[in-house]
Formats: sequence, C-alpha cells, structure tokens
Amino acid sequence: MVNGSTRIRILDTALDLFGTRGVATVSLDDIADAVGVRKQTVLYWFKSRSGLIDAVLDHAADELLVVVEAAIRSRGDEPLDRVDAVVCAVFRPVVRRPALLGLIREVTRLDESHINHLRGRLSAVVERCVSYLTSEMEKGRLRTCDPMVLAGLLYSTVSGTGTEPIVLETFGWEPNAAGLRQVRRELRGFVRAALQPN
Amino acid sequence: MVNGSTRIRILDTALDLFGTRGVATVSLDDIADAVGVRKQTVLYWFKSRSGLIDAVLDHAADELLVVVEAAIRSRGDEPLDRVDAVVCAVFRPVVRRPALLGLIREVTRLDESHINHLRGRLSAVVERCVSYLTSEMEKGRLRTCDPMVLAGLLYSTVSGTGTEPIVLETFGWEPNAAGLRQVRRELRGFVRAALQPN
DNA sequence: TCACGTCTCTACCATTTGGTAGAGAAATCT
DNA sequence: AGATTTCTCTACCAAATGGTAGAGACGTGA
Repeated sequence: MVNGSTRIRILDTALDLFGTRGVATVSLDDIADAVGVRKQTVLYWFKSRSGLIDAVLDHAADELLVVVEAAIRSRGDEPLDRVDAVVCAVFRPVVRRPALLGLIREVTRLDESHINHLRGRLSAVVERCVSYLTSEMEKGRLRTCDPMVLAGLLYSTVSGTGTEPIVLETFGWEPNAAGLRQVRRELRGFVRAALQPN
Repeated sequence: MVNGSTRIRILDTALDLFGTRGVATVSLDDIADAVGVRKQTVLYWFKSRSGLIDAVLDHAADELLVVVEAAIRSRGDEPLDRVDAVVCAVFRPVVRRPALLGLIREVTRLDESHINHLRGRLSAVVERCVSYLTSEMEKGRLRTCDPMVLAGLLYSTVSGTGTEPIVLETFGWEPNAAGLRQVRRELRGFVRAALQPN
C-alpha cells in the first residue's frame, strides 16, 4: 500500500510556504520542519528540490483548473456574467488558500524549465479563455480590443489584487473579512466596467 | 572628496538584479561580480545586505516619484486624461528600466522592516492619488466606487502588466517593441473604460 | 519465519552565504 | 615629507543549503 499522506502533506505545506514567502526563500528544512519531518524524508518523496517545485506547481495548477473550469461552465449566456463568475472563482482562493495565486505569480522568478512545466499545464485554459473572449467580441457583446492582451490584463488585475495585500494596505485598506468582501465587490465592478461594450 | 561612482554603480546594478530576479535569489557576490568588484567592497559601501536593500528601495522610490509627480502635473483638467498620463508614466520604466516595477513588486516578499521603509517613501504619492480620485468621483467625473481600492486595482493592473511578461507570453504575446506598444495601448483603453463615469 | 518493499531516521559532505579582520594602495591634508 | 582618510583587496569564518549513504523500524506476502 502506498502511504500518500506524508507525500500529500509535504506537497500542501510546500505550496503554502512557496506561495506566501516565495519559492526562493523557502528551504527544504523549512518545509520539513513545518510538516514535522526531516529534510531527508522530503528528499525521499521528491528526488530533488527542483522535482518538488514541479510537483507543487502541478498541485497548484490542478486546484486552479478545477475552480476555473467549473466557473466557466456555471453561469448563463451573457459574457459579462461569465467573466464575473471566473473572477469570483479565482478570487475565492484568495480567502481560502492565499498561497495558490501567490505561487502562480512566482512564475516570473522561476527558471525556464519550471516556467515551461507550468505553462504546459495551464495552456489549455488560457487558450479557451482567449478564444472565448474573441468570439464574444465579434458578436459585439464585449468591448472590442485585443483579446490576448485583455486576458493578460484581467489576470494581472485579479491576481495582483489577491496577492498583494501589503500594497492594498499601503493604500489604506484593512485586511479582514469585510475588507476582502469590499475588494471583491470593487474588483467585479472594475472588470465589468472595463469590458462593457461601447 | 567622496567617490560616489562605485557606490552608485552598486546601487544601480543591485536594483536591476533585485528587480529582475527577485531580492531573495541575488547574493552579494552576484552583485559584486556584476559590478566588477569584490563582495567586501559592497560591504564597505553598505554596512549589510539589509542596508543595501533599503538603499536600493530608496533609489527605486526616488526614480518612481519623479516620474509620477511629473505625470500628475502634466496634463489638463480631465481626470481620465490625467490618470492616463500617470499610467503611461508608470509604464515607461517597463521599457526603459524593467527592474524598477519588478522591485516595487518585491515588497510582498520582503520582511516588515523593509516594507515599512518603502511604505514611508511612497505614502505621500499614494495619499495624493487616493484623494484626487475621491474628489473627482464626488464631481461625478469618474465612475463612483471606493477610491482606495480602486487605486490598488489600478496599481495591480499596471504593475502586473509591466512585470509579468512571462504571463503575457503564455497568453500568446510576443515580447518586442511592437508588442509593448500594443500592451500599452490596450492597458490605456482598459483603464479608461474601467473609470468612465456611468 | 523470512525476504522484501515502504518509510523515516542519523550522519555526513561540498558549496554558498553574509559577515569580520585587517593589510595595502592611493589620494588628500598639514 | 609625514600623517590621515578613502577605497579595495586577500584571507578567513560560522551558519545554512541541497544532496548522498546507509541503517533501522515496520508491515506484508510467500
């Protein structure tokens, strides 16, 4: 019988640490300590630090894909509603699992092999989003612009909002449940306004 | 006479490395090598790594403040134009000095003392922006919403777009001069649409 | 019972890191 | 000229890091 529990606990803990503190600042010892195990146990389950990183990225991509796919299918025909659903879906981990988006954002700091690894996992959703935006623009139901860059802008806005509480605090925001609801409300309004057909 | 040249070269190089590769992944040796000097020379000019980080943050804040202040004053009365000018101003370093925004974004990965240091340097502009947005909303010349959170959203959108070329590439974007102009055009349109009074 | 695979451990290693101590060259001041 | 300050260097060091080697505990199937 394969004992998955230790492996999964390592994966979960690593995701949290990588996502909140940044991949580069987290050592194998940090992860092992947090799990309550020795570093060599981590290296038993994952053959190197680099292998662990890839596994954690997979883990994160899985979580994110499930969430997004569900949201894309959820609501009716109107594109503004559908984008809104995706925004809400992506924002949910901000509350429930702050490390998730933080980890995705780490992509800029990883080296090429890890970047390509993650890209491979996410490219399907990305393409779906872009082609969806394209078709809705052609129907005149979204503000006309470059759908590819628009997708990037949407990503930046949502992920930035979710991963940079410190910046929001600088703007005077208070990090609590009410504050988060407020941010989500404004985020939805912002995106809706930005996409409104003209 | 104080020889500023070595000090300044260290500061500039450190800003570039910290901003592009992330503060945590850059060692004093990396910086020294890039400057063409020994690590101990770096430690002569800055009493510790932490001190260097603060100095680099100051350096970055200075550059950014000049740019933003000029833009705020530049254009006429219409708030959409003025915000547009600031967006363009902040986007300029993306081309000219990509590390600058990247470094500011590193704030989430720094420890509290550095965060507060940077906050102190930027709080004045931040407050000005928020109170400007507030007053224009009251006059009905911007879409009404929470100005504080809006400022954060604008920051996220612009900085994310500028600092995550890798993500944009995943969306199919090509990183060259034409691509950057395209991104800037879309960014301006996006922000304008999002702020349009309703 | 015995062999085998699973799982975590102790012990160790080479490399890299931030940082200290202090020497020596060169410019500047008296 | 002699003294002092400015600047960069060589030579170290202790701690932390990713990784290897291999032992021991444990359960399972033959």
